[in-house]
Amino acid sequence: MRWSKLFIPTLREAPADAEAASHNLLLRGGFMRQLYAGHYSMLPLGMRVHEKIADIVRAEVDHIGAQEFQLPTMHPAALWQQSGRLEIMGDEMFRLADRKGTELVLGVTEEEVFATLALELNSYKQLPQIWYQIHTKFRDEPRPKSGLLRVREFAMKDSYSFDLDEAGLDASFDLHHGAYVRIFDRLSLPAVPVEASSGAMGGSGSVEFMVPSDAGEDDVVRCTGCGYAANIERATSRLADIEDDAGPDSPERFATPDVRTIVALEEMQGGAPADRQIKTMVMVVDGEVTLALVRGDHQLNVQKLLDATGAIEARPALPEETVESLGANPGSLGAVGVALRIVADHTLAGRTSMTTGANEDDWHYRGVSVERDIAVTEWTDLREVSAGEPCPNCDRPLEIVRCIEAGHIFKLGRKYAEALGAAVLDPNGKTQTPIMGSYGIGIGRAMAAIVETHHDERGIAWPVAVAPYEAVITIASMKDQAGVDAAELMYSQLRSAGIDVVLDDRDARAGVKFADAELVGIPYRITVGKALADGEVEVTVRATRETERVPVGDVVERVVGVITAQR
RNA sequence: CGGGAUGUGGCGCAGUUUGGCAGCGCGCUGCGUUCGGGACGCAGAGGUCGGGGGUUCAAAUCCCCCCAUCCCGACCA
Repeated sequence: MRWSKLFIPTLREAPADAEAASHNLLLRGGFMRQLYAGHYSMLPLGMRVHEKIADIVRAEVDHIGAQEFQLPTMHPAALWQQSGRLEIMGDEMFRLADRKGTELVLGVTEEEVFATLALELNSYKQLPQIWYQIHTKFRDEPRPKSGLLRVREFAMKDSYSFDLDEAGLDASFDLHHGAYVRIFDRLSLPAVPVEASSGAMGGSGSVEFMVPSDAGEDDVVRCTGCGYAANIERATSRLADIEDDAGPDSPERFATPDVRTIVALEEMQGGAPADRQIKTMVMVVDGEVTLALVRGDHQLNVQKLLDATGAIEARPALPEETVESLGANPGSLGAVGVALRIVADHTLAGRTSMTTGANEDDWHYRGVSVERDIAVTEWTDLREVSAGEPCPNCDRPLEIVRCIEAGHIFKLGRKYAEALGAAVLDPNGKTQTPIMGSYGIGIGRAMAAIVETHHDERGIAWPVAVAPYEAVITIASMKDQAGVDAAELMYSQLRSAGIDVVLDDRDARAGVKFADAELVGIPYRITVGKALADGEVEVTVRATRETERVPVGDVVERVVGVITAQR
């Protein structure tokens, strides 16, 4: 293509709203434009990158035997009713009605629709199946942000596996794990597979592929020594045991005037260090007032509470709900003698001589033996790991890294197949519900993640595999007829060799063309200009900005060589 | 949903405090000069000042209501 004919509306100044590097540069480089919050138009340049990413994803899932479909994005609400997810997804789903009044939803994912198609599977001999599509998904995000990183309408590759049993699911899952590693490698994304929560989707064996980046929204706990890595919603650490004295035979009530915080209780005469306190969080879990207990120096992770209880929603109780259920205000709360549902963190198990609120303002208990004095309903992992704590595997310090979630694979189980009535006969002639896995990669998010990890102050530096054009031939001056002729010849030779090449034939100053090529991020630039007097052109590598003079006669072969090696 | 900020030409902004011709830079069009790192001169085009209501002789500016966008938090397969 000739740059003079392309629609590449680059901006010299960044739109004021773009904070994340990928947001800023994709706008400035003329890859996309916002239509409104969370909805972006892909311009020709953006479309090319998007398609290249999708093609890589497609090739790798095809390689593991997946079959491509294209499903509707608009679904009857009744289908989501049937799986029970209409309520679970709640406000996250866009809903509409047709002229007849039939309720419709815009697809958030496609488990239901694929499971419906799976009704036509009837024998174990047809399994396993891996089905996928690359298509638009809709989510009514409360807060779209950071350009393509968090949007309300986006293309995603979602695949689903159907197997007869767990062993089959493990195999399908492992196939995807391998495919994802290859995909992110080809995309030049340094994605780390981490243990994750499977969230509202249900299921187990959840692995997220995380790309370290400040623009991300997830925290990953990673060991500096061994390979341990987990989402903070899931991560654990090994903590030193604490020696308790036995304490009194029963809790001792004592006055704590104006003490409302862990710190205040630590500092108070007769108080207790934070790790000898029980922090009592009053939460409303799916409508039920529930106490979540963690050690005084620990933080509650709400997702862990959700995972432990299997609940859909958990929120801190309102002040009036707290007073109503416990009779005191935050700062004096405790679980001693309380009959509510009580979920406690493992670190409290067996602890004695602890201090906690007495459910009366300005009073606390000391000498609390957790298992003797508190009717814990469930013991589980609730606390959030902090940086520097010892790795659960090797004891070396953990670090917390901000990441973009680029992919997520997990074992779904039989929930959807069962809800929709999918079944096959096994070798014994018995009816079995197939077991599903679910695997997603957001295409636009991957595109943004690549920019986040491949840019500098001048613009984007695309990896060859996803670059909108692999090479640009920059004609320094359109008045230089010899230069124009040489560039035209190279252009047609590179095109014949199958290179995605763009000829910058605009009647603009060289500086403008250089700046645009660097902003847009084309990996190789061939400059035809003053070196032509010596029978040479310059080849500049965008990522390193290294320039080399190459004889005109050699440049095509040279460039074809380096580019094909990197595809 | 809570907190903060912002809405003025395609983009970036000033003007709002103290009401009085709607401006600047970039970009865009034409002509000329220039031509390897976002040139220069001259001449132009382009704006319901987010929307509605109110106050006033007069509103981008003051008052009321609404909307939108961005940031932080909550939330988020």
